[in-house]
Amino acid sequence: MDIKIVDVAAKAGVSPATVSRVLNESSSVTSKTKAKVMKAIEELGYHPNAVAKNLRSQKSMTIGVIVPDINASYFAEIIKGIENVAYARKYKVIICDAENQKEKEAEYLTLLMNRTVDAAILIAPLMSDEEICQISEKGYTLAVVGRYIEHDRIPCIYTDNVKFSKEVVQHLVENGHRDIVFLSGYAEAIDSYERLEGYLKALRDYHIPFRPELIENGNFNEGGGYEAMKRLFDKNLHFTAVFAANDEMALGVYKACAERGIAIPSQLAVVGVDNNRISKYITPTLSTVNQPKYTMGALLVEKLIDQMNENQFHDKRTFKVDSELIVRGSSNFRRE
Amino acid sequence: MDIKIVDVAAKAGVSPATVSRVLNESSSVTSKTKAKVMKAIEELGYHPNAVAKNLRSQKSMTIGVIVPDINASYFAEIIKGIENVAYARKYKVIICDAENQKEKEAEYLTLLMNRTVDAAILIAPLMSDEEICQISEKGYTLAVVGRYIEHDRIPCIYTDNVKFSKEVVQHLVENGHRDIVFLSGYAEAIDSYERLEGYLKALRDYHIPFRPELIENGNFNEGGGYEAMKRLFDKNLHFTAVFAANDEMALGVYKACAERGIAIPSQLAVVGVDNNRISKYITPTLSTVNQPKYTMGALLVEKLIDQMNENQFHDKRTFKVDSELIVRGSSNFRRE
DNA sequence: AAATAATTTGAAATCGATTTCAGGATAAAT
DNA sequence: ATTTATCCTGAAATCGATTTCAAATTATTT
Repeated sequence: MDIKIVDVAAKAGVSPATVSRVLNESSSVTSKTKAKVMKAIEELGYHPNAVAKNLRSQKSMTIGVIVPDINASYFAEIIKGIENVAYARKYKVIICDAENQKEKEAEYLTLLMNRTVDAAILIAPLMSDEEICQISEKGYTLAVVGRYIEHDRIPCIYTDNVKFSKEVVQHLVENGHRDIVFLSGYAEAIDSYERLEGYLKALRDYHIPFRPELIENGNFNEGGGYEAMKRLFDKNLHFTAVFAANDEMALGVYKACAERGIAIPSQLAVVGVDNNRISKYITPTLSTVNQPKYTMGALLVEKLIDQMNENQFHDKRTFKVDSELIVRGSSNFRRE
Repeated sequence: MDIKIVDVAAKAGVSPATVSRVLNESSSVTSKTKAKVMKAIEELGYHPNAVAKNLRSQKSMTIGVIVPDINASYFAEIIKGIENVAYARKYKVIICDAENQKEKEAEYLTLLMNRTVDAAILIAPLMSDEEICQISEKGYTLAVVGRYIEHDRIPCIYTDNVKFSKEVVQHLVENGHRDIVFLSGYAEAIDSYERLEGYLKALRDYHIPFRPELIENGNFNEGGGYEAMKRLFDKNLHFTAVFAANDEMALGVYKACAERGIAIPSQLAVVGVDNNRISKYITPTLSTVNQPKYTMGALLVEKLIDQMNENQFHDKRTFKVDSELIVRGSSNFRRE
């Protein structure tokens, strides 16, 4: 462990520079000296110090990823996409869990950007667009998944929230629903806003009057969805369908319905977003929107690495991908 | 971004050493010079280069965690435990996903150990005990969760597989089952072995003859559980309960039963292990064994950091924690 | 065989911080 | 006022690799 490159050099009877050369194949060395060096490395059990190497070469061949919550399967798939492409391109990936805390997100980003990694990918970041742009301006390499960013050096990939939201409402309306609850995530999230926008646009298309009392906030989590539904039930409002801005909240809807003896989908149709693993296993199976998570991660990191290698900024920097509605048991019911 | 400590020093009219001192509060500086330095840092937007810092100070205040699969919720909880305790102790945590590939696990471990982190935690490692010990012998600081390791410098935490396996079988026998299928994980895994051991011991306690044909392998995943059950059904064996060595395989059992029209729990009782999130949502709810995942992560990292700080090895290095059986719908049925 | 070109190699500089050691300034004690 | 102790500060060494530049070696050409 305390063996350094000079030790190897001494043992092999060469200079540290030569050892470095065989280590990195950076320039040619005689097969004879190479053999000597290899032998010394082997015998001493030498492992190069990555920190020293990174300091001198000013790169780490590592990409950092910051996720809001490592527990959410939604992010896991994106990470898989990132990891696989990065790995194929000789980059390693390290992941940091911000645990839904803005402060932690910032701290981990600082940790990563202080030259520990060559670039950082922010997944569904908690921080604002301005903060992200500021960091990029300082010269750090960033990329964002799950949000559109207006900055010509930050590649980003995101889904068309408005589009799929409209499709969800369309699907519900075509199954006879007109009074559709919208369970939004937390208000600051751009996703919440856009999904709501799609909901409103679809209503307008069908000339269905908008009832603001049918909008409730569920903070993107199960408990939030449950509480929101309880509030709605208590108000005795009339509605026949719920569009939850993610599957987690939809689970809360299921729970609230179970408590009140309301049958899904005959009495209440439910649609979520994310295609969580659970959505396929719960009874009834949950209709949801599937986003191409793996592809999003893969595509973005591909772009990012290209940009780093070419050291120039391409025309095509932002990617909007489509999601698809998956109709399952919770909404597959025609209301007369 | 290109601002270095010398630039700050120049601007503040002090030496780099002084800048370093105010940065790290390593020794006292006059409030006047401190103010000058702070001002210069602020105005230049200086961020210290972590790589240089780590190289000189020979530490990173960072702990690396390698997981076999970032998608498995089982590991996410452990990571949460690690992260929270580490964070409270001023350590950052970075996570690497080995994607169930031994080769990737080794590569990431190399990446981490080449001084990028102060210590690495291996969660349910794929590599052998010998390999782990060898790495420790080289002077790297390691810890392991999910496996007992015979090495006096490697803290580890693991559950008593034999004990809870016995409890599961006991529960089934007391509900009238005598022909209990055991679905094991992959054969090399020590967990598989120990869970089987508990199963066998319990049978012996109840004087139930062991039927080797009731042991099937399911590779710890859903597809494996499904295939294994199909094989068992096709053989036309008599059994009334299945003990799956994890919940994933139990999901496969559910699927196979649904296809054959076999009712759970009346025709077949099922028990899993892990207390996956899905186990609570599936119908019928799945009986399972809950392991104190969060605590395992938290306890281990606490121990690890203590050990690093004290720079000595404590007497109590290994922790065996207990798991609890959670009886739910899939086995809560008394057979006459 | 001598001159030239191409290839290997090593010495020393470098990456950007921390830390040691000694000197200078200030405060306390005589 | 002088001596002694304490506190601040800076110059230079250091962490462990890579990289540049020049020297030394080998290969090629005349």
